Amino acid sequence: MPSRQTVSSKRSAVIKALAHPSRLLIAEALMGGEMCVCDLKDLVGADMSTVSKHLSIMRQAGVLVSDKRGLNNYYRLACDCLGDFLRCLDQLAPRNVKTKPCC
Amino acid sequence: MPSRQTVSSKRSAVIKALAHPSRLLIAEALMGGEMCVCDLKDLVGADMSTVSKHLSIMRQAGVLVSDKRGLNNYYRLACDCLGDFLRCLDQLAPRNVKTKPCC
DNA sequence: TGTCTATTTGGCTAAATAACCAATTTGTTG
DNA sequence: CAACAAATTGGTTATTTAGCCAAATAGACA
Repeated sequence: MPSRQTVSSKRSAVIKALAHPSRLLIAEALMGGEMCVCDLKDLVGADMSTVSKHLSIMRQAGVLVSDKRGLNNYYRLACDCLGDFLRCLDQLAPRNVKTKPCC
Repeated sequence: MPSRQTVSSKRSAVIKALAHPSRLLIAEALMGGEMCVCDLKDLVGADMSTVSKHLSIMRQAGVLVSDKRGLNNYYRLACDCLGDFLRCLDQLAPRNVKTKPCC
């Protein structure tokens, strides 16, 4: 069984993979179904190589899976629990005052 | 109402606040109840100033709330949906092979 | 008030991350 | 096989982030 340390760093990698705005945008887009890299490039608006590296990070963390069909590489979410996750996030409003929890 | 852009960057900030191993460790520890900075310093094993900066990031992102009682500053989770969140993460096993979703 | 304790803030350096361009890989199709 | 398309990888530079030390705050209490 995995040690606490292993589990913790695994979790960190997954969160890190979602922490970049472009990567989060990609994850949100993929909630609607799989997309190929060139479509994601248009969505993000960055160089394809940049997008490819983002996708690589997300795939290595286990957030995405991909398969190649024809000329294109299609990516999709590895798990559909992401939706709940994002809804959870939205309950946390950013605040710099002390005290007063959100929920 | 907030724009898509605003919501997206807000989410990013929250995720970023949890993406660092020490900060995730802190969040996990606080699931068991509030703790003061000095206890968290022992937990993380870093300089108190470092821990304080981590806490500041998490508080600004809305993940934590704090209040001072006596000499100590106590921190706790702003929301208890974090538990579900972490359980969700654990479903995502890191893999570098292509295809084969986890769930 | 002066001192002690807990915490935060400022400043600096080292390390990690992101972005682009160029070059390479992999598979397609004429 | 040659030319092409989609995507990845390598290399470089700029930006961001993390960590420590030292200094500053804020409150408790003798």
